[in-house]
Amino acid sequence: MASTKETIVLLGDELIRKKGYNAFSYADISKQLNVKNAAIHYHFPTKPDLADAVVDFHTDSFNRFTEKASSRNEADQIKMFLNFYASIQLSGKLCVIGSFAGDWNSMDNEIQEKVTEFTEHVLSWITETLEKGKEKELLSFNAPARIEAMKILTNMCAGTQLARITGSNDFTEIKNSILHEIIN
Amino acid sequence: MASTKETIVLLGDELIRKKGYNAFSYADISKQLNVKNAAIHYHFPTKPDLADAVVDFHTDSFNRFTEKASSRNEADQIKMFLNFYASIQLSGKLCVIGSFAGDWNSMDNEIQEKVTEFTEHVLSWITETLEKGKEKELLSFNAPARIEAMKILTNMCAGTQLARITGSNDFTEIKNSILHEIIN
DNA sequence: GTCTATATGTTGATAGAC
DNA sequence: GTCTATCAACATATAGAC
Repeated sequence: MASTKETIVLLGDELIRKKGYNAFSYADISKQLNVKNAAIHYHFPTKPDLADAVVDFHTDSFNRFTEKASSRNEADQIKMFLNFYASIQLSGKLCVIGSFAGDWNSMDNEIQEKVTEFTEHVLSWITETLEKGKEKELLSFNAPARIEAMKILTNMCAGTQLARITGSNDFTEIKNSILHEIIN
Repeated sequence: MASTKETIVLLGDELIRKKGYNAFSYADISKQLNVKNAAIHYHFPTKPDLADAVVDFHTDSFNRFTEKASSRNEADQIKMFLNFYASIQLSGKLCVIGSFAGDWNSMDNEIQEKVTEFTEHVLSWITETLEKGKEKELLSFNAPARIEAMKILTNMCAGTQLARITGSNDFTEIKNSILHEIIN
């Protein structure tokens, strides 16, 4: 059973990634909880406080994901990562990274640093997974692993954005093409 | 000499791609022109009207770009396209497509359709340029041209976003890696 | 500890002055 | 034709009630 505070983080996350940080207000959350908007300020005094908690939530989620994926081989792990983005796309959200990047100049330094740390964390995981997969000859790619990781991440990140514009099918094609090119 | 109306479009475009559609206000523009915010409403009655004009501006710009690039071979044209994104990145902006995608659910149907049209237009140009370049054996890639085009576009689009978070150098590495992989 | 009533500023937009 | 004075709605946030 999620606490009110946890529910607010989940709703805030959904709003940030569906509407954008600047487009949502505390009223959007308070209406869903049948309280006044000021009640949200009790749990998260300022909007940046909530954004902060949302980034923490994603850090925890990603750690749970990598933990869960760690029992599989590297090709499967990359596949799981891309499928995770497919579920983001289907739910009409963007990934945190792309969402915060768009509103980057509205974010204070503390959140920027937290998002940077999260992004480097994700990039490191992809990079290491690609490297191990290449060693085991499960994966193939020409660029240095970190650059390949950035290309995959930007494909996924902007893939969910492009899908809003040109349709869900385009995301699927990008995803399948990546898998086809790197999995032996 | 740009008219006031043209200047407003340029300032609006810069604000949309630097701060985001929902983060900027008419006051941001009016301050720079030393008028009251309501003066902007004379030229563009509503914010969507301005967004509309910004998309038109980009359609015209892109058409000028392809016209100018058409005298070069296909490898050079792709290089010019990626360099165009490099200049966006250096100026601290995002591309229109990624910027509007983030605020997609705040846009009305008319603008969404215009952005969709613009995006398909850009994708078509990349696709055709890739196809011609492959025929002439100037370019190499395995995926169908439109999918390769989407991968390049998403690399560039989210590359400018990633660069805000992890630094300008990462964009350059993505760009160089793409060119290295597709240019013979 | 959790919420509501309330304040203060900013937003997009209208009506009307020059 | 171009702009300013002004407004109603909404934003974030504080002080204080229960």
